[in-house]
Formats: sequence, C-alpha cells, structure tokens
Amino acid sequence: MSKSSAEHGARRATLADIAARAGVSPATASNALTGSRRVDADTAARVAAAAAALGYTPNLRARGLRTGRADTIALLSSMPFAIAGGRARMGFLMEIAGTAAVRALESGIALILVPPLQHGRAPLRDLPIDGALVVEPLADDPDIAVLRQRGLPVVAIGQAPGMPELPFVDLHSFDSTLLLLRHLQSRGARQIGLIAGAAPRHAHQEALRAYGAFITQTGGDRLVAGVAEAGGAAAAEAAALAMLRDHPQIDALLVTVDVFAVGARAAAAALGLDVPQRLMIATRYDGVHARECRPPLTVLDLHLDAVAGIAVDRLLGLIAGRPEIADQPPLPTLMPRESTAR
Amino acid sequence: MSKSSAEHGARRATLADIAARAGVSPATASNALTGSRRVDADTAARVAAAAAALGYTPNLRARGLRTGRADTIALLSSMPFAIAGGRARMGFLMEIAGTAAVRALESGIALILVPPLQHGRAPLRDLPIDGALVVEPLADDPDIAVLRQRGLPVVAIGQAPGMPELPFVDLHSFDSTLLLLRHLQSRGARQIGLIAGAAPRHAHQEALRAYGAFITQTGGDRLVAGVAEAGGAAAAEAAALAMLRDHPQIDALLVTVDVFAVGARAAAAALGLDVPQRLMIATRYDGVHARECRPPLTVLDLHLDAVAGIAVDRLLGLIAGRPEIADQPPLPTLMPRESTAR
DNA sequence: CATTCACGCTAAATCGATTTAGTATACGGC
DNA sequence: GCCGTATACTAAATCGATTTAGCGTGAATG
Repeated sequence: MSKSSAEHGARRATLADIAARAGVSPATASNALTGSRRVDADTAARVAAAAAALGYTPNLRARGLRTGRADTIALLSSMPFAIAGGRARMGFLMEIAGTAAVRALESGIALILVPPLQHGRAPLRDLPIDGALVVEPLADDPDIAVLRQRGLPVVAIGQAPGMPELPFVDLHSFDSTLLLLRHLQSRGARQIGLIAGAAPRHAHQEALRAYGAFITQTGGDRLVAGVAEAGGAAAAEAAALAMLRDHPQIDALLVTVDVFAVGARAAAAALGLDVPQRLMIATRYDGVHARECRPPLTVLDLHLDAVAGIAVDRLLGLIAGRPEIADQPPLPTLMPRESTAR
Repeated sequence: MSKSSAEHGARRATLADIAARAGVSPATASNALTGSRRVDADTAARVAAAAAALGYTPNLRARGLRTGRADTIALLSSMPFAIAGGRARMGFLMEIAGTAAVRALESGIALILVPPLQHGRAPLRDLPIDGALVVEPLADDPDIAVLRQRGLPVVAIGQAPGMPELPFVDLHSFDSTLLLLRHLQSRGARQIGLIAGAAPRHAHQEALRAYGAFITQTGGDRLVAGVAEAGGAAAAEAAALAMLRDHPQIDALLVTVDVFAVGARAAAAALGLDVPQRLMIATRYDGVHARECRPPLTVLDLHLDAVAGIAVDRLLGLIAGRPEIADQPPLPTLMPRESTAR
C-alpha cells in the first residue's frame, strides 16, 4: 500500500500548468505572478485565477536554483555541548530561536536551527541558506569562516572577537558586567571574584575588561579564573573551589556562564559557605540553570526578544542589500534574586 | 564596494567542474560521489580527489529539484499566540525543537522552525520539506490538512484527535492527568476542579476523560471549565473565578495549560485563597510560567527530550519508507512544588 | 565463430522556475 | 506611407544535479 509516502498526494501544479490553463506562456505566467515585468491586467487576472483554481504554489527549490535565493536563514551556535546541551538544552539559543523564527517567517523566510553537534559534522557547507545568525561567535569562528567563504552574509549575536567589521547585535557585555558588579557592591560585597569562560568569546573578554576597570576604580584584588567551556559545571566547580580556598576574602562571585554559576554554587556548598550570607553569586543569562539553582541566581534580563528581532532585521537587510540599520537592543536589566539578597 | 553580499564569495564548484577535472562526464562524477551506480574504483578515486581539491559541495536546491527530496523537516505548532507567544515564547515548542534539531542534523536533515504566526500566513504550502512534526494538533488541524494534501508524512507530538491512523508520539495525557489527580488527592484534596483548554486537542480531551474516570471512582462533583485558548491567562482567570465562587468546596485545581494555571493562581489571589493551604494548583508543562509562578507550580516532567527524539526518528523512518517503529516515550514523572505542598 | 552479457561510461533529458533575447502588433509623429 | 517605439507576449536558455537510455568493449557461453 504505502511505499514512500511522498507518492501519495496529487502532483503539485506547476507553472506550466497555470500557463496552459490561462492560455499564456510559462514566462508570462511567471511574470504575472511575481510581478517582475509588465503584464496586461486582463492576462494577469486570468493567470491569477488559474493559479488559484489549481492551488498553485511555486516550487521553492526550482526558484532557488534559478535565482540563487533560498528564502531561508540559519541560526547557529558554536557553544559546546557541555554548556548548550544537557538538561537545559540550549535555552539561550532557543529563546532567540523563537523570536527569530517568528520574525523571519513574517517576512516569508524560513529559519533553520543549527545547534552544536556532538560529533562535529559541518552541515553548514551545503545548507541552502541566504545568510546566518551566529550566536556568541568565537574568535576565528570556524562556522563564520565557512559562511564567509560561501559569500553569505552573517550577523553575530554578541560581537565576534577580532572581526569588528562583522555586523553584530550588541549584547552589551561590558555594561552588563558593570551592572552586576555594582549590584554586588551595593549589596555589600567587598571582594568580588570573576569566573569567566576561557574561550575567546566577546562576552568573556568584555567581562574581563569591565572587571579590570571596576577593580582599578574600587580597589581590591584582581581575582579571575578562566574555565574551559567544554568542562561544564564540573570544571567551574573545581576552579571556584581553588579560588575560594586561595582567597578566603572573596565574598561574591560573578560568573559569566550560567552553567558555571551552578558549579560555583556547588563549590560554595562544598566549602560550607552559605549563599548569599557568606558568598553572593550572580550570573548573566536567566535560564533554567539560574532559576532552578538553590538559591535562585541573580541574573540579567538580556531582552533576547529585542536582540533576536534586531538580528533578523539586520540579516534580512543585508541579504536584500538594504542600507544597514544601526539599531541596538536596550541595555540588560538587573533581575535580583536570592543569591545576592543579603 | 558591496552590493548584494551574495556576490562576494568565489563561485562554488559544480559537478561539471569536478567532472572536467577528473576527466569524466558529470553523470559519472555524480554516480561516483553518491554511489548510486557502480563506478570503477580508480575513477571514483579521481573524482573524489577532484571534489576534495575544489571543495565541492552539492547544490542542495538542484539536487532537491531533481530528486524531490528536501533533506529538511519542519516543526510546527498551531498553539495560538496567546499561549505560545509572549514572555515565555513557546517554551514547549522550543524545548522540543532543541532536541529535534540535534537529532535531525545528525542524520543530515535540517529542521525548520514554524512557530504560530500572529497574522495567519500559511507558509506551509510551499516550504520545501520532506515531512513535518506537528505539536499537539487540533482536530481537523488545518496544518495537517495542508501537509497531507502535499503528500508529506506527518508525525504528531501528542495524538491528533479524530485521526487515529496518523503516526504520533504519545504524550500520555490520560495517565498524566491521573498522576496529577492522585497527587492532589494524596496531598489531601477533597474536591478537585478541572480547567482545560476548550480547543479540540487530545491533551484536553484526555484530561477530561481521566478526570471523569477519577471522579466516578473517588466521588465528588464533576467541576470542569473549558477555556478558549486565545483568551490566555485572563480568560482562565475569569473561568477560575467563576468556578471557585460557585463551588467554594473546591480545594484543588488541575489546569491543563501552564498559562491558564497562572490565571487560576491570580483568581485564587483575587479571592484571597491561600495557595497551597486553601487551594492547591497543579499543571502539566514545566515551563517558565510554572516555575516563576508564586508559589511555583507542581508540574510533570514530560521527558520532552525523549519525545522529540522519538518523533524525529519516526518521521525520518516514514520519509525513508522504513517500517514503523513502535517506541513511545516514558510516562511523565511528577515534579512536586510548593503549589501542592500542603 | 556468433551471441549474449556485464561493465563502465556518456549524451541528453529532466526537475520547475526565472530571465534573456527577441517577435508581433499597434500607435503616433512626420 | 514610413519609421521609431512602446507594449505584450513567447521561445529558448539557464540554474546544477540526477537519471534514463544507450554505446563500446571485452569476457563468457553455446
């Protein structure tokens, strides 16, 4: 009965069918439907009627083959599985994906999700897309390299380190970090430690820069640990343990990655340090990790809706060759939770 | 300098280029690369070398045009914006999307996200896809109708009401409901009210059925309200208000939709009913709404990872014409929170 | 020796739309 | 009446891969 179920449905009407029914050539039918050249109003109406009658929808593969357009963009993240995978399954990426998909589809563009793959396949090389959004790219990001080689426009969500000319949507990492540092300070922190990702991502680098500026200004020791992203919470726990042991004067930790913050919290527990009384912890992204941590972690509202919307607009603009828009999303907003409620 | 940035990159190598370099015809090059027909080992090696040297990647549009395959599947939800949109941006859909995208990409299939659109466009008709996953379809789901008309295989996540023959992944809505009802009972509930979505979705219908069975068995009044999905939390609040006023004996509410549960919680607040002391509330999906509700809501772990994985496997199986797999995900697990901690 | 067969390959058709280059007609101006 | 030109259309080329049909060659079979 059923072989490949692709055989079932009635054959889709083609442009030639429409043309025949309307008594014109395929070329005219095409022009009438897409409006790319002048066509007599009567003829256009006949073509439109035929298309409606036959339920015509263009074959996007054929159109794409001819025009080179794909009417598709990709959203991708290079975050390693240890951070982006697991229980909280790419919350960050998915939050952006939701808004981005809506925004794109409203413009008739489909959004393909390209999550980090465990086994490092590179589907990017032949994906039929017109452009891509890259979330928090690395310096010398291999995905961006591939996309550029294909000549595809790219918009980074969070600046791409070392590529100042690459269009990006600003995640305001410097200001974010300052916001959190000042919050910790206002809650009475005297010595803040910083735990950042070791990978060359703009967010980490900016966190370091902001932290440096803050320490210079306020005094105190410059206590920083870089954690390998692939290590996940366990690596962060180890780093936090070492840092807290070596520097018992630390009374607050700023952790740039939510998964790492969970590790830091575990380290505090291991050392018997009460959170928030003895040690405050704050992180950046408000995901499952931050919310389900006990106590819940103070975070930022990164306004990812706005971020995603602007990113899509910018990318579609680049694809269409429209002049660049300069919009940037609003600055993140503080969302204090128990982990800093002293 | 920059016009359409699509012009920048070097022209992609085509099969013809490979063929020329390897000194064979395009047909042979194709056969060598795809392995669809026998080719001399030497020749195949030459072709492979040429492909590698030129960095050849097939043009998927051209291939798709010829073969009819798209190597793409869609994930779509018909949930109205009032539920799926807004602050919690399709948590349910996105949670599934993450796993599904990984699983699909590992098989070389891209995943397109089709969220509900506010202005009811129907991009489904011409999206180049091989099949689709539909989340919690409606009875007579218009999306499914379109897909079927196109002859595309569909897998429902949560059974499709009135379409028992449609392949689906079981969300175990009947058992889920019983699980929650028994939990409420075990926490001392004497009279449970049910607030379900009014739309003809399997989850709601099964909730009603399970609730009916439960009441029949345990006694008590059958107190049910159906809430229009498009009404969102406000509609649910109104319904809960009415129900709680009319039936003050209600001491627990089971709400099938997380957004509605938030509305129910607001109704309790408006009536001055303490949660959970005077009124317990439980819902199904563990999303932002449930977690950020005060008090946090008791929910189920629906094991969406497993659900999504099975759904993708089933769909890819259908597309490939493989015999059906019968796997179903594990039963949901209870995650008690404060809203039922009496 | 003639015939069949398998093998390895190629030319050309094909998928369905868009676009180029060009044709037929009508109209206006002189 | 002739020319230029705008209009409305069409035939054919094109995008890049796959697939059909078929062609030589050499080995095996009777």
